[in-house]
Amino acid sequence: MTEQEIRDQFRQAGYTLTSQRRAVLEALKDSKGHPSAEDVYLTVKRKNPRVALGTVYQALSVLEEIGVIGSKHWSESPTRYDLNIEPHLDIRCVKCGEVSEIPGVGLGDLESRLRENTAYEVTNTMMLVEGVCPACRKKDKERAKLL
Amino acid sequence: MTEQEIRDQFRQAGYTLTSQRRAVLEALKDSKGHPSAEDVYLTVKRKNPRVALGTVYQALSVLEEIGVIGSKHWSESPTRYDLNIEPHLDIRCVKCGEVSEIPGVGLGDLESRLRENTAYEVTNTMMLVEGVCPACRKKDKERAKLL
DNA sequence: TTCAGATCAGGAATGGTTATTGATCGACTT
DNA sequence: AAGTCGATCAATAACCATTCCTGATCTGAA
Repeated sequence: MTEQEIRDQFRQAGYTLTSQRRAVLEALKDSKGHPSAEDVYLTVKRKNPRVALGTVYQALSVLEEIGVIGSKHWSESPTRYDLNIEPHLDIRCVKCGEVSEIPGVGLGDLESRLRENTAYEVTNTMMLVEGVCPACRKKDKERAKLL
Repeated sequence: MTEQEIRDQFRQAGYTLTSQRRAVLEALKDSKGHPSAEDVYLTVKRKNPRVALGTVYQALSVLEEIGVIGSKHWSESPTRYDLNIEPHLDIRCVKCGEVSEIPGVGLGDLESRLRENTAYEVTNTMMLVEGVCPACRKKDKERAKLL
């Protein structure tokens, strides 16, 4: 999404693109992962130590509301934010909490099929996957050897 | 799942099927929906007022651990529990919070495809869908008329 | 029955998130 | 440039689902 598109999104929704909101967006771009609000807060704070955690939460919720960012919430861990707003698969390691995308696998026609099979007006779909990341699998194997 | 199967699940995992855990299971059966821990607590309490909310949480987590029940966690609402442990689609109304299943739509080969495309060892997959339920859509329409 | 370990009730504590409040900012007018 | 009004902000308190902790109680094996 270009700078101009983002600016338009803000204007359309009646919000302004303030320096704090821009800083939160920049932090998301820099981390390139799936940071939590806390992670974003720490990144933003490096450049502007006066920012409060609450401000980051507020900025994130505005950014999500106007459709510039997306979020996913696995239980037992804070909500993760993401610049990728397309439906896609994210997997979270149940050992270390790391979140990463699973490339090359789409939801196919799943969304259209479910729209056909429910009387609800579907507004959002999320696929949450949990597993053990390669690094943690390796650790587990090494620990198993010692026993 | 039969009484005997459930009993076996407990024994295999080294847990005992106590009266409280049985009561929690019964409450889940009775509600037939997707109750929260609080809902289960209130149901259980009707028959046994001495049960504490913490006990219900503990029982639910044991039941989930041994694979007798499943759970799903939408952000902005408490975790919902479910006797249906097969992978399936649940939709939550963003207005009233009601959760219901979407029958007739399966995940297809999605799970096998994602296993092929990640180095993680996949342990759990969840599909979370949000929307507006028919009742709330109707309410919205009626309110729109008045304006 | 007795004992050891599992489980329980009750309540305090935790942690992510939201609400509140007074201060500050920023665009627009004069 | 100064004034004005609403939006936004920082800081902190509050919230709420969930977990943790403690001493009491129950359960099942011997």
